[in-house]
Amino acid sequence: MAKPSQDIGVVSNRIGFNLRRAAAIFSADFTHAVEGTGMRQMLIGILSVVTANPGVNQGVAGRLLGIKPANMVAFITELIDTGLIVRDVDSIDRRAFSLRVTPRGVALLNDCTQRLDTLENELLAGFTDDEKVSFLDFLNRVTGSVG
Amino acid sequence: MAKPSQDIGVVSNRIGFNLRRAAAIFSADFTHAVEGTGMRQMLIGILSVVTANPGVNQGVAGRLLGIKPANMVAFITELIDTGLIVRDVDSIDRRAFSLRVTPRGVALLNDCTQRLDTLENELLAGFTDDEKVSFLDFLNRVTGSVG
DNA sequence: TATTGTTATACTCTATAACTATA
DNA sequence: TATAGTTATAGAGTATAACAATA
Repeated sequence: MAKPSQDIGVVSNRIGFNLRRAAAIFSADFTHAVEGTGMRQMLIGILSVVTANPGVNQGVAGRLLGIKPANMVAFITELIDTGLIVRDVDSIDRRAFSLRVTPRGVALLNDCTQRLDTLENELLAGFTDDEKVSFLDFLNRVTGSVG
Repeated sequence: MAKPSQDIGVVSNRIGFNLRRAAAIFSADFTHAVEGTGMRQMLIGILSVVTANPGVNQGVAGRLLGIKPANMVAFITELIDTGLIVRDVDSIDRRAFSLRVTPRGVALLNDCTQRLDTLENELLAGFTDDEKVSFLDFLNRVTGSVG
């Protein structure tokens, strides 16, 4: 029996399309990896940026992650409601919010980071360390010009 | 004045997270690039795979693109309703559908392909040809094991 | 019994416009 | 008047379970 066609046509050599596919695969595996933690991809991103920048402004945090202000609201509300971050009114600009991670937030981020380490090692098992560095560099050259 | 922190923390060197970011950037630019055509990313993917494999089975087409059967239905319906593909009952397995692209579908795919060429050239302006080949190879090594 | 495709539905993330309260 | 955050809402893609028709 002939090998079934694996050709997906013109999109097969397009970086944009394959980027989406690869991200979708990571995304599905991410969901399973953090099952039971209540975390989602953008929540982890926010925990990460707030941990790295204590007291960071809400809008700045969103900008660093490519999240629009309108979409930050529900994420931040959820992180506060679950006790993972705290939000304070900025002392010199009362329109702005200053975000800080709680000890529980730090612990959860660490837990998820370990799980995601495992996931990346599995999904990138065929990559050498140098290739992983190049891959990350390529991705950052796409995102770096924006964030 | 000090350079504002650009550090997004532990996720900054994770390929999964940066994959999502890069895909999101491509996705937003994609939307603008094909504005007015009625196309969306997965519709283009389906047009592409059906063009490359005339008469392909609906489920196979979905599998090649990572689209679940349940999610194929609306996509296929839309492509038929807009006259871009046709669907025939498979002559030897009457449960299955055989898909074929119409001339209008071919023309639209070509139009979009050109627009997306331009987009990729812009987004990957800083990449050498060799780097683009490597980038695509990396992505295919993530997706290849699945699709 | 297993498979192809379908329906229904919920979830995650993204986008836009109109709004408030401060600056 | 501009900015920080908000509300409301729509769109795109993905996930699961239960189902009908056919194999």
